[in-house]
This record gives sequence, C-alpha cells and structure tokens, in this order.
Amino acid sequence: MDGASSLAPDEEGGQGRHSAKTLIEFAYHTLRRDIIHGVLAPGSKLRIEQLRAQYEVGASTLREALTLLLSDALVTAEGQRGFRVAPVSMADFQDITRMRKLLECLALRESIEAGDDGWEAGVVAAFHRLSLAEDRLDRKDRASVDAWEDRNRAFHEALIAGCGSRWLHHFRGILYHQSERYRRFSLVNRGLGRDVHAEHHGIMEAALARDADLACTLTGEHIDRTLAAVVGIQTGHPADPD
Amino acid sequence: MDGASSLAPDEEGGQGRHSAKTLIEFAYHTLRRDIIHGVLAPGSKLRIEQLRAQYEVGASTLREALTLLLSDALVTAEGQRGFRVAPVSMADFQDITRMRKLLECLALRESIEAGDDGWEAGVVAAFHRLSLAEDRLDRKDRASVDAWEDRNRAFHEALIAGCGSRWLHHFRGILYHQSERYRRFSLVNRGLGRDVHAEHHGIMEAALARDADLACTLTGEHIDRTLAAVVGIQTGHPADPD
DNA sequence: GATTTTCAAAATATCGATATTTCAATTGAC
DNA sequence: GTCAATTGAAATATCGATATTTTGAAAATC
Repeated sequence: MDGASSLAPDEEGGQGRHSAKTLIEFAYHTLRRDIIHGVLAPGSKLRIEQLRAQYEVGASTLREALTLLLSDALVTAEGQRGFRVAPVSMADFQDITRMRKLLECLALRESIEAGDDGWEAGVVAAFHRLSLAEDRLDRKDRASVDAWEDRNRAFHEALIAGCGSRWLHHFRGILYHQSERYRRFSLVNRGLGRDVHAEHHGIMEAALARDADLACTLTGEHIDRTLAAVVGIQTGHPADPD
Repeated sequence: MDGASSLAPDEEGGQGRHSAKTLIEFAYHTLRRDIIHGVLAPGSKLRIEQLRAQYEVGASTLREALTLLLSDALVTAEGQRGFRVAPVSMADFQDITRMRKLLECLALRESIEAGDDGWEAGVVAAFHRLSLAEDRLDRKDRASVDAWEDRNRAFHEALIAGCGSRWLHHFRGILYHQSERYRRFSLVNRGLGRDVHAEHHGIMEAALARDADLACTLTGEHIDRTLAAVVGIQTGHPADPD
C-alpha cells in the first residue's frame, strides 16, 4: 500500500503552493495536514528523499518543515536516524485531554472575566459560522469535514480570545492540534454520535452570561466526550512500524 | 562593537563540536546557550551568513538549528525576513512566571503523591549536589555559575520526577528555559541577594514529608522571588534593534 | 548452528552555490 | 520640502550534489 495516487497528499484547502509565503511554510502546512488526517500514519518513517520528491521541494526545505513540526510534537526526530510521525497511544491521549481541560478552562475563565463587546460579538459570529458548517456536514465529503473542523477551532478560539496570556494560548494551541489528530480517528470510524451543536450552544450561553463555573464545567465535559469517543476504538492498534 | 573575539560564542561546557551527535545539535546547543546567556541580545537579528561563518557550519544546518530554537520560543521567525532572538518584556516574564507556578506546582503535587523510594533518593542526591555547587559559587567565575545553574535545574527536575505527565514536563521545561534567560539578567547585574539554599531546603523537606500544600506554597514563593529580582532592573531597557 | 565481521546499498546530514526577496539610499516628480 | 519610483546591495530561501552514517544481508569464524 503506497504509490503516489492512493496516498497522494491533500490538494485542496489549507495553504496552496503559491499562497504560502515560503515553500517551507507550504511543506509545513501540507505535512501537518497529512499527519493530522492520518495520511501519514502514526509511527511511520518520514524519508526525506521520498517526501522531497512527492512535495517537489529541496531536501533542506523539507527538513526545515519537519523540524518545524517538531514544535507541534507531531513528528519526532532522532540523532542520525531521521524523522518519524509521532506515535499515538491511549496514555498519551489521556494526558493530552487532562492538560487540555486544565488550560482550556483556565483560558475560558479569564476570557469571560476580561471579554468586552468585541469578544461577545466574535463568539456569536463564530458560533453562527460553525452552525452553518454543521448543516452542511457530510461525513463522506471531506471538504465539508475540513470546513467544520476549521470553524470548530475558530469557535473555541473565539471563546478564549479574551484571555491575555500568550503562553496559555500557545500551549493550548499545541494540545488542540494534538487532539485533532486523535479525534479524526474517531470521526472517520464512527460519526460524531452526539449532539455537539447543543454542547457548543450551552458553552456559548454560559460564557455570554458570564457564568465561568458553568462554562468551564460544560467545556470539561465537552473535551471528555472527545476522549470517550476515541477510547472505544483505539485499543490494541499497533501502528505499522514503517 | 562586534568582531569574533568580543562576542565569541561560549566554548567550554555544553555540547562540544564533536561530542554532539550531529552538527545541527551542536549549533542548536551553542546558539541556545548564547541566547540564554545574553551573548545574543533579545530582539537582535540573527543573520544566517554571519552565524554560519562564526559557528563554521553550512547555511541549512544553521537554519535547522534556528528552527529548532523556535520550539523553545527563544527565537522568532517571520516569513521572508529571517530569524531574531525572541524579545523580552516584563509582561512576558510575568506571564511566564504565572504559568510556571501553575505547572510546576501541579507537577510537584503529583510527584509527591506518586513518588517512590527512588524518587526520594533522587531528590536528596540532587539537593546535595546543588549544595556543593553553591559553596563553590563565585559570580565572577562563569564556569561555577553554569555549574550551579545546571544543578539547580537538576534539583527542580528531581522534585517533579515522580509526575507521570509527559506534557506537563514538556511545557514546564520550556518555561523553565525561558525563565533562565530572564534570571541571568538579574544574576549578572546583582547577585542572588537572598537565601536560595534555605528556600530549596524548605521545599525538599516539605516534599519528603509529603506535605504537598506546603511544598507548593514554598515553590510558588520561590518562583515569585525570581520575578521580583528581575523587576527592579528590567525597566525601560530597549533591546538594540540590530 | 549461532555469532561476529565485512561490505554494499540506502538514508541522513551537510555543504556551497543560485534564485528570490527585502531593504535602504538615491533620484525624480509634484 | 515631501512623497513616490528606481535601483543596487544585502539577506533570505531554495536547491542539488556530496560526505557520512546506518542498516541489513552475505561471508567468515568459532
């Protein structure tokens, strides 16, 4: 199972080859999406020469993109032995989920406390955009799934936009992307299977009502449900070593 | 004010050119130390060609090392405009300190709860090693300062070694290195000016007595004092733009 | 037969050269 | 005199080629 056609990197969406400022960014975004989408399997080796040819960039450009992905912990690198897609495990996902709940709730709390009119407007707008994408969501149509994922992220970011801590945003962002990869597995295998729209609505209402405790409780449950959705599947699923 | 001699990168300590597995790692460690030590000033431009010649490595090797420093947020990069040493600001340091207290205390709590005999032994050993370095500490002797910094880090890591969360360790580590850079400014300009040894001793005692609340309180104060030490200096200190 | 050694193929890391972009000073226009 | 356009120098990004290291299979040794 390989070949350029069956595993062709995603073409649409994201940064097109010419819309990106640099080729490094282009390679970075493309690789990242391919990893999050599972096109590049967890634990698999990332051979420079092969990828270089596939994405049509130079060797150092590709290496730099891979190094960039190291920050997101989506790839690992070892001494003289090249790069690999970061492995996945239940323990890892549980750890991510726990940390994410902590950081997301803290950020939300501060955002609710500090948010002004602009913040409220941003939340409402993001929720509306997300709702529209939900109506159009069709699991078989990848473009619609991507659009939903994008607006889902935007909604959650809008909620915490009022939080002023750079570092909190930074760490939360990393964990969000990590979660996204795990979530994709459950999205592909089952569906959502729960009323995510209602969950989002509840969080938004609580946030706008400036009820931080409720908003955090709901957010915590929201995140936990993602974990629960993945738990059912991810049992004894050894990533192919190559 | 430049030239290879006055601003020569640190030679001793750290990864020697041949002890590192790859040249990238060598460049990474050297650059990182130069940034943390303030040899490369906050906000200053990092010109590939100049550094390439200085460290005697190829252009892409150097770029990859710089990209690696992006993960630590010790360097910033912008589109087609190259790399810079990450700027410093009081707001940033306050943010770092707040997050660091949160993460460090959480990790310590879990470590105290889960730590076994091996953990206790590690803490005691690290404290002893640190004490020895304290006796030899001479602010004018850089090697002794480096040795102290190293063992200080080792001590704090030993305290939280019992905590099982990879991500907590990961984020805490980033913030620790960030703090180290700020702390160096105060170390150079004043001295410690407080009884750090006693503070460490108190934290260790509380940890070994499994008194998580006390240990966290003391750790929080410990971290806050570092902030207080820097506050006095870092006022209106515009980093030279080049 | 199992373990070590040798060797070739594959992959990584590294380099210096080139193309592209940014920056800053100078010129020209209003 | 101020603002915009031009243009050359400096710096970045990008590439393909080469050196070094790893890997795995075949040969040799015990």
